[in-house]
Amino acid sequence: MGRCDPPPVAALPDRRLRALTGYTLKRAYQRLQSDAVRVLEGFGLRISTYSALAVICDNADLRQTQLAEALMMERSNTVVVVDALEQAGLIERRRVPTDRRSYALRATRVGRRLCDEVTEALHRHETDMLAALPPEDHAALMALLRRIDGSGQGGGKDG
Amino acid sequence: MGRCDPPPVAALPDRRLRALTGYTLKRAYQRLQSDAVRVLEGFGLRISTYSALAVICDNADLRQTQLAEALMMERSNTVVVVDALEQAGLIERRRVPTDRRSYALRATRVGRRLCDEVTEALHRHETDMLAALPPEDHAALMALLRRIDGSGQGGGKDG
DNA sequence: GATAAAGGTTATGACGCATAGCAATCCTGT
DNA sequence: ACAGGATTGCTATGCGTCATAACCTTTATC
Repeated sequence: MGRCDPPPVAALPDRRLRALTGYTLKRAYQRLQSDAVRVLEGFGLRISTYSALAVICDNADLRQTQLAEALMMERSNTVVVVDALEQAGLIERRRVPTDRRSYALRATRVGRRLCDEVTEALHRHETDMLAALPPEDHAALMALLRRIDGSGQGGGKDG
Repeated sequence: MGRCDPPPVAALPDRRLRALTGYTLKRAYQRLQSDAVRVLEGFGLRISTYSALAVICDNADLRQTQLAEALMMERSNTVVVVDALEQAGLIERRRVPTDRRSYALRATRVGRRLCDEVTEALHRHETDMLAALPPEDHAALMALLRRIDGSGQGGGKDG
């Protein structure tokens, strides 16, 4: 029969952790994230590069510091991401005449097309992964998540 | 007056990304996660060590492989985590007579007490961070998240 | 002009995650 | 009983994310 000692475990070994929102959130996130990674691999992108590309596409001529703020990452780490996007020909660093310290990031035509394509692919995969959720539940989930994210960051210093 | 050229950015620079569930999920998760890290620091724990401790507390004498499965991590990475917990005196590796390859992980009394304490602290901080969500919305969020996580893992080979 | 501040860059370390390979132990099949 | 395969735990290693410190250039402020 089965082995020397089929070790005993509960059906839900992590039931205490599952009561924590952070843990539950993490598990759900990891599912979607690993799927997104696979999708992006096919386009030669990573999550960080895709996210940056999307922000740059939607905000022409923004600075790297602003990109960092939008994605909640450190300025120093945006350098590598922007480098990768630039070398891939998806964006370009334009010099801004009024401030020679900073760059104005702008997506190329290729970059914009790729971004649209990838975004669509991601949405397809998400609706595929979330097939268990009817659209109304999906919408409710998004609304709830946004309330978590937005509750403590109400910043807003627009130009 | 304000600088040479206050750079122009939209109020929501990442509106395209915010339409993606994965991105929204990530931002919400990162909020709770960074708070949890701060809480755990006060107890000398990290998220990985606390998670392992909680699973071990709730499942006496489980093997490291089972711990890895429960937390969806690689076996190789559990070694370091279990080492840390053992050195901190929170758990112990007991030899199992019927299988001398594996260890039976068991939390010490100190470990169990700490786990309870930390879990309570985490719950307090979570309800604090999620103050914007009424209890019913919080419950709804948990239910939705669990449906994402559980939709594709239905495994279940209990002893 | 001197000083402070901001933009971008580099280097570095901590951490999480995954792989490959190893030694000891066990199960299986003959 | 013995060989081959599988399992358990372990080590080393690499990649990716994230955060920090230090630096240079350029801009703003006094």
